Amino acid sequence: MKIVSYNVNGIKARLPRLLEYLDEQKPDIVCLQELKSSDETFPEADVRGAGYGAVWHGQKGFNGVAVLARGVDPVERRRGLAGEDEDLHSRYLECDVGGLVVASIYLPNGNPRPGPKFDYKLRWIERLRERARDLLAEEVPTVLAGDYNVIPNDDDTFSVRAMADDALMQPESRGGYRALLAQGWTDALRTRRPKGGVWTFWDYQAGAWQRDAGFRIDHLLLSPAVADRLVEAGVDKEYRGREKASDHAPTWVRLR
DNA sequence: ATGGCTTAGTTCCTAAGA
Repeated sequence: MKIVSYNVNGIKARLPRLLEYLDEQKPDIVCLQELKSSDETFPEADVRGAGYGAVWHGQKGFNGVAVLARGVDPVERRRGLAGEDEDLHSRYLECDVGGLVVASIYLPNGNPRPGPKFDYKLRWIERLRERARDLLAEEVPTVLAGDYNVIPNDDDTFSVRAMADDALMQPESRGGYRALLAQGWTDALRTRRPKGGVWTFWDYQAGAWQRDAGFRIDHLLLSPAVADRLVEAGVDKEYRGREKASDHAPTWVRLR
């Protein structure tokens, strides 16, 4: 089965691209981020017409996450993370799909840094770690898929120098991500491509796509039982080059 | 160089993204 993480950067603007992707790749489960859509304006009929059940956690204007499953309705387990009652951002949605727990994650960007947005990012990673620890304790097969807004290693970016001051690769951001992995999660794409050099995002600006100036920030983290089922991981890069593309490419794992 | 694009909402500008 193929499980995908795809930051669509606006589901309304990206709907033709998304439906095309579902039709061409027929992924079994898709975690979407950056819907930029309220719950009421989520294109439910179009997604269902493509053969997918969906649960979504929208927000007007920005953020927003969803879980899609081919031929079945995901069952919601949780929306939002505990630990900060005043946090109303729609960034976490956890579902059960046929006995597999799948979470769609949109971790805060954290720029500019230093500042409150960066502090919020670091707190959010901690809150995610607490939830991830509970999921491992449950010993239910789990995939944490999303836009983590963390460049884990120096070889996960086209230029360390260009990104040096960015929130995406600060030691604190990386430390939070590594502490998450250290709980026992497997970064699927890193496992399959340990030398790095694989990008999931290319900026719209400054000809980043044409120069292949990208970096890797979309990750699928697998619990131990799921990691044992990993067949392959990759990026459907060609979709980044299409008309009206998102700045992220679909990133995926294939499981036995 | 706090720019360069793109999306969405409060639209013919501003905020946010990464």
